[in-house]
Amino acid sequence: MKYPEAKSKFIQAWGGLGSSWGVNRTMAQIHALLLIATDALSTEEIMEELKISRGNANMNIRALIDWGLVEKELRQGERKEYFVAGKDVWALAKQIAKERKKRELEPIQKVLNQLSDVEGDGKDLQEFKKMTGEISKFANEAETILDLFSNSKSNWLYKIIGKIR
Amino acid sequence: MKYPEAKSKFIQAWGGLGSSWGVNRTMAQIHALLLIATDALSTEEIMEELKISRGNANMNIRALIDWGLVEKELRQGERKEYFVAGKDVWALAKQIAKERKKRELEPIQKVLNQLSDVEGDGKDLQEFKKMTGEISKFANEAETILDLFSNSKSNWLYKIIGKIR
DNA sequence: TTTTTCTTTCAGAAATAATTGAAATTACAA
DNA sequence: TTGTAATTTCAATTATTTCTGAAAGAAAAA
Repeated sequence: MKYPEAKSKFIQAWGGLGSSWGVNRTMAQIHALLLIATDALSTEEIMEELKISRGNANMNIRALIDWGLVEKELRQGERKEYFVAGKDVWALAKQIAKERKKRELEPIQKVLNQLSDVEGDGKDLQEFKKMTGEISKFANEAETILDLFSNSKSNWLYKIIGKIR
Repeated sequence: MKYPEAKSKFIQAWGGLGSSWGVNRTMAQIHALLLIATDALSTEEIMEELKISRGNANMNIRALIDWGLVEKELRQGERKEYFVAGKDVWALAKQIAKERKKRELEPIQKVLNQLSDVEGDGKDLQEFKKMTGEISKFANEAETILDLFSNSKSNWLYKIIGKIR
């Protein structure tokens, strides 16, 4: 396989992964492009490579910055902004874990906490309390693990594998 | 808060979580409903509770069965099918991890493997190989962890927490 | 058989989400 | 300041996903 084909496949695959993760396709594709770029890219270059509009490029670059996956790079004497993605895969995974925790785990925990003071009794309510209680417990455990992961060094995985199995 | 309100909140929240996980809202809502149900529910009952059409209910119940999250329950002398969700939260998490691994991690690993035999040289290609190689390595590590998790007992989490920190 | 009851399918409709492109805004340089 | 090169915003459009409802299919009962 030649480079341009490989590049395109990688970008497409990363985009696909994005959509099954609730991240929009273009956002993931821009990220993919920046991951394999040797230098920072401008909005223009991103638009050109992915054949997308300025508005779309801008929105999704901002979203990537919001997620902490991409950074602006300003150049001496240049007005234009350039963008780079962090190249450390481990750090990337941690960052994603951190953001998803904030965006997904925390909201459900909040709801579960509200639900804990439901009043009354009856079979249905018993089951409801039991189930939401268990989910809540699980969510707290998951939170602990995610925090551990987010604050870990990149050899965490090896340590665990070694110790657990 | 009274039970009907709490129930509704729980179903809505679970539905919302679903969509940020790439699972459609209705599918997650049906799952939520079954999680807190004291008995198996029929398609009719699910339609009624969630105010959805027969087609929608049927499709999403099938999808839940496909994911291994819900099972059919047949009753002696009854033609109708009833549905139940597994109530073990830990088992649920493991099942989801297993399915997502199959649906998401494995496809990207496949692509990464194809990409590994890209030919040629040059700076761009060097960077490309380096990056895809690292992602590939990470994906393999993630796979190991997920397998460990999927085959684990429910006290896995505690063990890890105890050992690592 | 035929009828009845339930399940499945699927084309079209509706709802959501993403994208465009042009105008508005910003901010630097002259 | 003013002009210019860039970024940001957003209403309108386009694409995608989900949902509906009716029809077809299946399987037990009459």
